Amino acid sequence: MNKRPTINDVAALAGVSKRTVSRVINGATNVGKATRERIEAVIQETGFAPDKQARGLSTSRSYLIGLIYDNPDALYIDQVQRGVLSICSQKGYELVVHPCSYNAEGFVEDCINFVRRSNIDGVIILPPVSESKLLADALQQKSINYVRMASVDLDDHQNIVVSDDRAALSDLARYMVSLGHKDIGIISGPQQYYSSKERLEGFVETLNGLGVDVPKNRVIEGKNSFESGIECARQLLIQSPRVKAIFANNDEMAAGVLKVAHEMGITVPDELSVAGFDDNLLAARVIPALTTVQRPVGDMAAIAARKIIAHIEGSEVSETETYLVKPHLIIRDSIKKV
Amino acid sequence: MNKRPTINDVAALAGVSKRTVSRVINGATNVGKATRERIEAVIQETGFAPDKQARGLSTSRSYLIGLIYDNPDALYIDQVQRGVLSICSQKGYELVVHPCSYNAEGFVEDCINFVRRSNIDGVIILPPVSESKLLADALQQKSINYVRMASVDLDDHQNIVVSDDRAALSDLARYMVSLGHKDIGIISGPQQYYSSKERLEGFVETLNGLGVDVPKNRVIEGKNSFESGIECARQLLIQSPRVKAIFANNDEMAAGVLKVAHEMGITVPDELSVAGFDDNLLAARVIPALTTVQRPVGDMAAIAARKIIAHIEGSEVSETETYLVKPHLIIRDSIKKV
DNA sequence: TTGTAAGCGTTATCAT
DNA sequence: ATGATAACGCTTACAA
Repeated sequence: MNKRPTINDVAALAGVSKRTVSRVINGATNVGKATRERIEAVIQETGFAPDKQARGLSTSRSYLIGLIYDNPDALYIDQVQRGVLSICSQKGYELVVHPCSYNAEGFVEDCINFVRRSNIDGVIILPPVSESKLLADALQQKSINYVRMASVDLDDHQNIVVSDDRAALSDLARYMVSLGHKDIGIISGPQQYYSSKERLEGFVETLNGLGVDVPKNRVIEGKNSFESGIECARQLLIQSPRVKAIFANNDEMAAGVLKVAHEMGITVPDELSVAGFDDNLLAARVIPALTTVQRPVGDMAAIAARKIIAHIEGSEVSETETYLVKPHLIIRDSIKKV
Repeated sequence: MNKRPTINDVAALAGVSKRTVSRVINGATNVGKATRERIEAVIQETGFAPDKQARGLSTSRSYLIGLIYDNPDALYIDQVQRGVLSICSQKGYELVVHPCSYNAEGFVEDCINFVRRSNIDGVIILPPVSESKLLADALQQKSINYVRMASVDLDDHQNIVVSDDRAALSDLARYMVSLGHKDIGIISGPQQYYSSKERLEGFVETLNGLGVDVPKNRVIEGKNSFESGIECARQLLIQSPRVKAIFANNDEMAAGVLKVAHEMGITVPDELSVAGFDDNLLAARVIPALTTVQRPVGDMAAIAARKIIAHIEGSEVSETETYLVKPHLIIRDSIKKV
């Protein structure tokens, strides 16, 4: 099998200098028509394609986009990857994944190294890592392109795509109240995350606005895992009088609530309504199917990809390109009128 | 001071030639102890790391490993990615993901292009794409390194890691029979996939060997989706006399069975036992928790990574390095003695 | 419009 | 044990 042709081969075959070939493959205008056609013919014949590494060494670009995350939610990750790829592969970029440990010792350095080592052209950062000011600052300081996906507006709109979890939870609150719910418990997410706070506040504030009070003992901080959901649900369902509805910060924990309710012989949704967040794989499959909130993850990822590519290529992102998307309610069977 | 140090900087700082630095970073033995230590110190201080593109240009390597798949199971993908990364990042490789459409027109070309475009050093292929002889042949013909993950031994052991689904299902069959089950229905996977066939055959043959017959009408071919599971479960549970147990080719479909059973007022596991395959996110969270089969996906992925790196670096894979792993039964609450 | 030549950051071939 | 120096395949000042 012959070697792959290089720019030199093409130049020789076409009887021109490689500089001219370079002009052609980069679409420069100042090349004679005849010359250009001859070169293009040779390129066709030989099947020449510029070597990305050599090119990158010269231009210090790699055509690689990095994805940084520390998130156990495989379904979320997968959706993001596909969303990003839908854009970047069509623009000639590849996606390099980089799970990391948010809380580990040298996590910022690790991410920086990742970018440096492979000359990654830009990175997309997922929550909760995306909430790290430390990382964002480091990136900025080294002038590395980045776009964050988050639930709070904590960066220049050029560098972020945010989902308005607060608004979505406001919707959920209104929905539940409209069905007559007044006695509502909450299993929140870890409060060190902005996203968890946003959801909690969005929910509670709207509830309050509608005249529904949420006593302190009815809000329990969970850890977003199934097991944590079970634990918190127990704490909540032991209390008497018993709550008539529970909102859990994600579907995993909501599934935990279903589990506990089942154990305790509490029928959902007849005796207890349950709401989740994510529209996870679980949501539709669990019994009863969960009413939950769906973020347009794939769309957000695609927007993030467009932004990062714009940064890389120095093209203007249309200033109005959406940076804010709103999740919406998915109504299934786990909430009932009371 | 924003610039990344190069081998030249290190050489200058250490007062040696770059050739010597190169020797150190590549672990050559013929470097004086004092020199080596001095250089290592400088590398530490400066945080130098060799540029992959430059290195690649020199060695015609990219230090990129590709992951090719067409599999909707996000959890599986995520486990694989992490398993592969656990090995390859520690060896200095990055992971580039490439979901594709197995059944689309130019799928083989698409994969080849993916490899060529970025000089990917080698690819790991996941089921069901890994079953494609077409792709494997093309890769071989272009002498592109690859390793397949599969459920059947359909390639040179150097190029494959297989999970012995057949054996695992044999175990499941024995387990069910030991609990007195004789009246068993099956929702199989698409029979064009080897993996589905293996599972079905492994299950049925062992059942037969134990004197349990599985009439033809009690085997229904599903599509591995939740919805398909629902559909097939209906077909199966309508039949009278009714089966006392169902094995579904994956947890998604098993969850569908639970759904239908619930609708029809059939209690699981009291009136109907259910088994799945995958040990999906769902398995433990569904009610009742599913008895299922767990493949050591992460381990398989790590083995695949080791193999592909060995191919790339031309180092011998210890011929005996495992190529066969055995999934094992996870016993939960969905199968009951009868 | 076209070409010359100097990089980009490595590794590899020889010497010394 | 160490170091010049030439690749690797491309882009890009700077000429012509």
